[in-house]
Amino acid sequence: MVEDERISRADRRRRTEEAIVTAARRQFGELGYERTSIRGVAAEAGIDPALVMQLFGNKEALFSAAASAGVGLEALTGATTSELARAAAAHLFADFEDAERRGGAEALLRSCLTHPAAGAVLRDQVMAPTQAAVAATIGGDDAELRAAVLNACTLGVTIARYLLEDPVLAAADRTDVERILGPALEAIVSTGA
Amino acid sequence: MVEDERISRADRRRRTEEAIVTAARRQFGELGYERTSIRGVAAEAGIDPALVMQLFGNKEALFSAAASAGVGLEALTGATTSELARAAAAHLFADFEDAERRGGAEALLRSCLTHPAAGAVLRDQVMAPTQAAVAATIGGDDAELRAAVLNACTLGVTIARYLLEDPVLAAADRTDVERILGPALEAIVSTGA
DNA sequence: GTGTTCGGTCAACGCGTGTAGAGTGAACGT
DNA sequence: ACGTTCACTCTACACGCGTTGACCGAACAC
Repeated sequence: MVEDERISRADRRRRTEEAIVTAARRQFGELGYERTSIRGVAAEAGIDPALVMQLFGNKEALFSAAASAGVGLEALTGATTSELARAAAAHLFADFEDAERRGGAEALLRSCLTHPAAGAVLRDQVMAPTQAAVAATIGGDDAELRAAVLNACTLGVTIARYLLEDPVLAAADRTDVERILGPALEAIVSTGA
Repeated sequence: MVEDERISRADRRRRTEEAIVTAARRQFGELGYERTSIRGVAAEAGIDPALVMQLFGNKEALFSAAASAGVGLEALTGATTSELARAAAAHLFADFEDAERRGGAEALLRSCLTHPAAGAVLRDQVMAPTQAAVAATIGGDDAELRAAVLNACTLGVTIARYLLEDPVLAAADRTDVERILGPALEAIVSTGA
């Protein structure tokens, strides 16, 4: 806007798309799907609302673009049972501690209870694969259920700390939380088989 | 509607109020605050939208009335440290297993991430007191943080099971979930002091 | 019986939303 | 140099929302 020294069309587009997605991530993450409006995102990105439509098609697609990045679970499949608990704990946290990825993860999690599509993505594309990997590592009869509980606990702490902003949990140091959560998750994976 | 055999005015009012709150609980619980409309609630209750306004004032008040019941934490303060873990686990579950109270609890939890008031109520009026009670029972330096993590885990499992409807967790028997979650919560409260 | 209260309906308001289509001016290929 | 492409804006539509005030008829008090 204030800088305009001969920018190529491709660059211009890339920049605006990025500005839109960034603004969208911030608002979806802070307000959730319903309270976030295309007009609001456009205003924060400094462009016209209609341009958002033109570039992303509709609000749903914009949300997908905003929530897509930031929920990877790499480096969990190879762990041994004993490492796995702490790895799983650190996994979701990582998305929120990294400023780069936090936006997307927050957007997805914020809306997962009220927006059906977000809930489906979280359930089927984030939690299910993680649970499958964990269940495969730990054995026993209840492997799947144990993995699900482990996942749910991590989810709960993440939600309470970063979204609900429970005063105690939000103020605590990350390592302290992991120190307390770690043994609990170990208890989940190790009691059975 | 089909029954009309001389109903007193007081009875009539009580019945409609109840019908409205019931419908509101169902819709707030299923759809969340934003997607639930006064028109929709009125339709399900079989009355005019304006009547909801007349009886409850505004949407916010209706939500409060719908979400108020169902989140009690009685019988947690007296427990010893060893009992406490399982008691805390059973506590939030109870609200969801009892068909009577489930509506209110679900309404509150469904909207806690997207509706600021709901989040504040859950944080300050449900989680904080529980944490204080738990922290008082278990000792040690990190008592508060431990209590917070314990609460967050319970919250996570409840959300995953009843709201996100994680297939594994939702299908599992309640006692199985408690059997796995119990030791984990015990690990949280017992590792420290 | 009569006047009043009150549960309930009806029609309408102002607003914010997602979205569509025509238009504009600068970067582009030739 | 010129016609085209394309990022971008402006205006506007249709809709659903929360909310309001006037109105109606039956239960009430006397």
